[in-house]
Amino acid sequence: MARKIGSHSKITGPRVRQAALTLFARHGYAAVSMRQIASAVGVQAGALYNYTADKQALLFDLMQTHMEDLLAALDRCPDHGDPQMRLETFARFHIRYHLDCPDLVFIAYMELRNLTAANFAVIEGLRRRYELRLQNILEAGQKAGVFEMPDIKVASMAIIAMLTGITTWYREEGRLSRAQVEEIYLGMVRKAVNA
Amino acid sequence: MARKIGSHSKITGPRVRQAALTLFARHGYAAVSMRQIASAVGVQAGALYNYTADKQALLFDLMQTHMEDLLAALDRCPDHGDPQMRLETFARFHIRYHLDCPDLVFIAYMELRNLTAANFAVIEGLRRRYELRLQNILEAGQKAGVFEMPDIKVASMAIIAMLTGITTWYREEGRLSRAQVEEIYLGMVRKAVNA
DNA sequence: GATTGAAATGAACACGCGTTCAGATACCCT
DNA sequence: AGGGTATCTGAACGCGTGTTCATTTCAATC
Repeated sequence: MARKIGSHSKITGPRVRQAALTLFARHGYAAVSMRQIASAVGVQAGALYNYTADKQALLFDLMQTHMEDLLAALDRCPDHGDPQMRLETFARFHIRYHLDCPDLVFIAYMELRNLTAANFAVIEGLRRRYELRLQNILEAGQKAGVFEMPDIKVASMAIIAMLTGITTWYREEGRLSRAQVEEIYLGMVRKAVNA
Repeated sequence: MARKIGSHSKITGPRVRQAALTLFARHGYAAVSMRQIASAVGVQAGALYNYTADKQALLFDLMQTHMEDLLAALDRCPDHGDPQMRLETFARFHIRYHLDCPDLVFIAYMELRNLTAANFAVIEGLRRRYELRLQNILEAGQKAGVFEMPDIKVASMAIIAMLTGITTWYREEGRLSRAQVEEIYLGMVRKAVNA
């Protein structure tokens, strides 16, 4: 036996990434073997190397693509008007995006330590660009006198940590809807930085 | 060669746990081998089994001991007076305790998925007891009319996520002192739930 | 319908894994 | 001083790891 009927790189490629994503998120990068990923795709381990140079590249590609998609989506998001409006837009964007792809979000900050030094630097840089957007909003609000905080960088980290934390407990079939969660967190963020 | 000079379980035991703690925190449970731990202690891998039943027990013991220590310390912490005072005391306690043992904190919520189902249930129960303390404070404040929030459970998760996030960026030699960080976060927590 | 390239197999490689255990050595107690 | 116990070694066990590659089969092109 060799090549399978219906096999195509445009099909298998995404399936490999999807399987890796799900397994990495559930069990952690180090705990998942290439054979497990291959099995989830329905293929032998050797076939994975048509789609990735090695296991590390598989993780890095997932994280890099995620961060770039995130930043691209953020750039498509409106960022004008008064600082309160901009903060609200940012928070809503963050919550929605993170609830849409919890596995990617989970991996992107859980598996940072499993990246090689060079790969880590790349992802870290992308992360900073994201945080910078929030910091700009906070700074504008502080200058306008509508926000008040002792330290902008710390405030941005606190807000992002709070918002990202949603993914650790939110369940689709849970007590609260996405919209409800969004409003609750938005209220807390607003109050936390208000003058 | 066999037993080493100066060897003693009261010495080696803690060193095993310390080495496991440091390595688990740095590289993750699944990525650390028993031989690495043994090497850090300066011993052969087989010797570790004088101090733990297996690798899983090593992780579980670290997490369980940490959570029980945390709860015991919390119980020694004053919890009376008006809700604002109680919230302040809780937040200060949380920040200080978490900055004192970042490795344990890191492990205690990063490695939850590497616990067996039974062990996970134990740790999860201890975590809930901790969250309950904060929820009680928030509830009291809400009834007294000094706090205002749409959902107490969600608010407690948001606050804890925000505070715990400090450990991901705080560095001892960094720009801000512990006391400064404490004040900044305390301010945000207070404002976030105030009526 | 033959030819070419893409896609997957399955076996192999060297190595590391968690764990066990008989044997050797150091410490402690009488 | 000597016997017993606590402590560690070193080798072994079976198995799983990431990765490579010659080979085979399918899909697409001419």
